[in-house]
Amino acid sequence: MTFEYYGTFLCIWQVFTMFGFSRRIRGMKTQWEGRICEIVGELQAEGLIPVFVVPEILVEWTRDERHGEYATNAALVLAKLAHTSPMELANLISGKLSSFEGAVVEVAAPGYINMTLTLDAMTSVVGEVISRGGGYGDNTLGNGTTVNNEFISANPTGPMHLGNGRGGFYGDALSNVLRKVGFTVTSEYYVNDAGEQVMKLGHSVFRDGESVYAGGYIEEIREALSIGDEPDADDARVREVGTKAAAFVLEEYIKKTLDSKMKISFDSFISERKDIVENGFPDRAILTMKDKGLAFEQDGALWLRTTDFGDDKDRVLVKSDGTQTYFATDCGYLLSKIERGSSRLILTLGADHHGYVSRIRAAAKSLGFTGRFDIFILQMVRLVKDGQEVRMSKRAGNVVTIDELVELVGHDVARFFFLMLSLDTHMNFDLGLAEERSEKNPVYYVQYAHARLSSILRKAEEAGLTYDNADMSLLTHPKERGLCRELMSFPELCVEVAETGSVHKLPQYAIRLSDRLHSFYADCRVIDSEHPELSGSRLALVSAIRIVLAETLRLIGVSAPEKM
RNA sequence: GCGCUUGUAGCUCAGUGGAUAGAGCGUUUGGUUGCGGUCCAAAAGGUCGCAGGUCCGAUUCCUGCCAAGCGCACCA
Repeated sequence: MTFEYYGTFLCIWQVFTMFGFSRRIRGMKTQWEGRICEIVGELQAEGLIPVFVVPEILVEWTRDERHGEYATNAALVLAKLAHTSPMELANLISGKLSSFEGAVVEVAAPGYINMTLTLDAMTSVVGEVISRGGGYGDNTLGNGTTVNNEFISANPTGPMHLGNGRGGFYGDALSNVLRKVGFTVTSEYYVNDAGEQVMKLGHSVFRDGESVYAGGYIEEIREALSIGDEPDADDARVREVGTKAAAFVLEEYIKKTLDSKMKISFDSFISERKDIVENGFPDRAILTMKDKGLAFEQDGALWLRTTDFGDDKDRVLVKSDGTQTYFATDCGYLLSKIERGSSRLILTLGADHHGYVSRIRAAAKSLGFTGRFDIFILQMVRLVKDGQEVRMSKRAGNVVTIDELVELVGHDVARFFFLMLSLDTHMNFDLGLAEERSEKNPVYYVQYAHARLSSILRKAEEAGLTYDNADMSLLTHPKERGLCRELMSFPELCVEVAETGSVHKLPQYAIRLSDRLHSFYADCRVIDSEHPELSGSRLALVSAIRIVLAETLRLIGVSAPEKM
């Protein structure tokens, strides 16, 4: 067995990544990873280092621009295996890497290999962005896979509150990003218009002894449906009125808030009562589970063996009195999603529902779903006023609604504010600071950047300046380089968000890009008739930044104003 | 008691198995007679909850503990 054979053999993992999934996404980084892997093989073949199995080598964006664009810690990882010091190994590798096109390679203590792109490699992104426009960053990663993205699904028992806002904006933005990278997405809202909460709503409308919901909207429902107190109403009557009230809440509160306040458009509203229960989905789900031997009877009830799939305990589908549990209905709803051809499921839930995660996963598997199923949990929004927590309760009628929030701070601020934080953050929303915050919110910073970019382009057009044949080699200023760097990372960012659900990285990106733009603007004059060529190059850069910033804001769902 | 999430600057929050841990707000100090000052530059401010472990290297991974939020029904 020759050294050469070994070197080739050991780099087989690289062959997969070169031609597979990650090549499209990682692009240039993957090419370097492949080259470095080859070099290690060559060094082994030449007898300069011993033969060993090469672990995965990663090339990453540097955190600090002074270290160039890309860096690898390969030498640090491999030094021990190579029986040499990281610095020596780094020098060996970089000696062979230095001839690689498009970058200057340097070694830095304690053993990093840094790669600095040439000016051409760096600025070529400007032309790419301009030619692709808003399509820059589009991807075929999803390959048309159908995704069912369910979010909000607030009960139709009252107006939506702040927590619904967080999940709503999140789900909406996630759908946008998934579509951008090639998925076919259905944004779906599940309407819980059957079961116990409808009865509770009915009682509340009658204001009888079992009333649980309060607040002005109950009065509005009574007025709209012409209903007064009916203390002696029977269950059928309560259900009838509750059902009507739920339909009213859905149309008059929830859908109107979605359209006019939240600017979210759903592709489908699925009614628990009409679409799921009346179509017999729960019954069929139960039959399927029985057929598979996953359901069993005990103590007169029918159970699903969810513990087979990692749940803490088994769950009841049919109670000993013969009625189905809410979990059975959920199984029916899952079956409907599966039968509608969803290859991938996404569900966003509030932290108060995190206990359902394992049983829902178990149910999906029990029904034969084998695709990817992401369940995102968003932590509670804590409302603070004057330094003190405000307890919200739909039942007590003291919730802060989305309508109120949007009326107070505006849609863009509300949306950006929710989306810029990770879902895992236990969010403090200070109502007392809401108005003041609206003046200091980063969304204005970002929108101002977009308005400034638009203004520059307008002025340039008035001055008769163009950038049609701009010479990008004139973009030599460090601030220009930094902007190109951000533009280059945008496609990877879209993929990362779609893959991991980390939507909050988009607002952060928008802030970072705006930051660099403002800084560039302070140092570099764009419109300068004394230097028309440099002007043209910078106008091209400005145009590219505007395209990417506008696209980022579109994904987030925030407007990109031309003027403010 | 068990489970999930969180603990990073005065406050609200990013971030990471590596090179000096970041941003906004607040505080302090400069800049701009402007291609939009809703801007830019700089300073101050940190035991990355505590303690062990793995590693060449841990704020990041593992374990335990402390604290906070949320869950733990033949309810929905």
